[in-house]
Amino acid sequence: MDSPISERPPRMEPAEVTRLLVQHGIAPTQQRLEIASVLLGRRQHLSADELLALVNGEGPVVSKATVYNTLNLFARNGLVREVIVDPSRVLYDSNTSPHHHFYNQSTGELMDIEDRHIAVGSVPDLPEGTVMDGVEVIVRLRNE
Amino acid sequence: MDSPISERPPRMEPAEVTRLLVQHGIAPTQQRLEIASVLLGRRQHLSADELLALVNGEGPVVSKATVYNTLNLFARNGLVREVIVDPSRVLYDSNTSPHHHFYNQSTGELMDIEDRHIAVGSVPDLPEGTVMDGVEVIVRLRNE
DNA sequence: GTCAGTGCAAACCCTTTGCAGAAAG
DNA sequence: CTTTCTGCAAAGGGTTTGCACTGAC
Repeated sequence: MDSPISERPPRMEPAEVTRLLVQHGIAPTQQRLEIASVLLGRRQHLSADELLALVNGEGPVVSKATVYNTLNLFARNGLVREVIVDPSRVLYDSNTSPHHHFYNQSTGELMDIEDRHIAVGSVPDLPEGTVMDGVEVIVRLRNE
Repeated sequence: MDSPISERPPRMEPAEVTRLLVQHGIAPTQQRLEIASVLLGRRQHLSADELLALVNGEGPVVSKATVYNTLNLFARNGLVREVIVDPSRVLYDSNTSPHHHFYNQSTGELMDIEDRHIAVGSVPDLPEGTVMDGVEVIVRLRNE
């Protein structure tokens, strides 16, 4: 790991966060604005616990349960993307546009791969009665 | 789910299991043979708990801790493949040849996609000091 | 006798849940 | 007021760990 999560994190400005929440059908409460403004403050991948620490960096603002509940809500409504590469924790990706990931298994580091850099050709016919929810490519790495 | 995991599962024959274990640098103990013969008995995706139930279907043969330890060992040595698509449980894939997956989020069902059915174009340059460990494509589905 | 492998139960850790209190309109 | 949201602590559940026992050379 290398992100200085103890510093004051960059935040998205309140007006824009509010607009995004409403746009995704989420009532903009105090805690949700805090959580979203930190997570969406830049391109990043954070676990619930890391986000909790960032939001509460300067004193308690949000409880752990609220962070978990809120992240589930955000993911369900498409405001953030869940990335499941490590069974020990779910990461939340502030970038919802189509893209893929490098996952360094030695360090736990997750890096974006832009969609245009990795072509996924034809996907076979889907099983009857199902609809596609997304295609993820994970390139697993380890340190040499 | 739809697999009748309560029935007697198909097994790989002992001689072949032993050969595979040794070939992957794993000492062929009684419990490892049991676990491997069931998991490798056919193309399937099983969680540790499901496998435990299958192996012990006709009386206790292997303990839970041994199943977990053994599956980790098998995965580490490339005898089986870990599939991480659901944060609530790791699945073990008896098919180690290159292929991808449909994951039905409504049912938890995991289906193989043969490698030749899904083309992944060029992967960008890897970060310095890392080597590739595999490329997985996960097509997430849900029921209509 | 030595050392790897196994079993058991407890510990772990992330995540979810139940419920009472707080907040918003 | 009414309803939704939040906080706290406890519960949950898959996985790992500590340690003593077993078993194979």
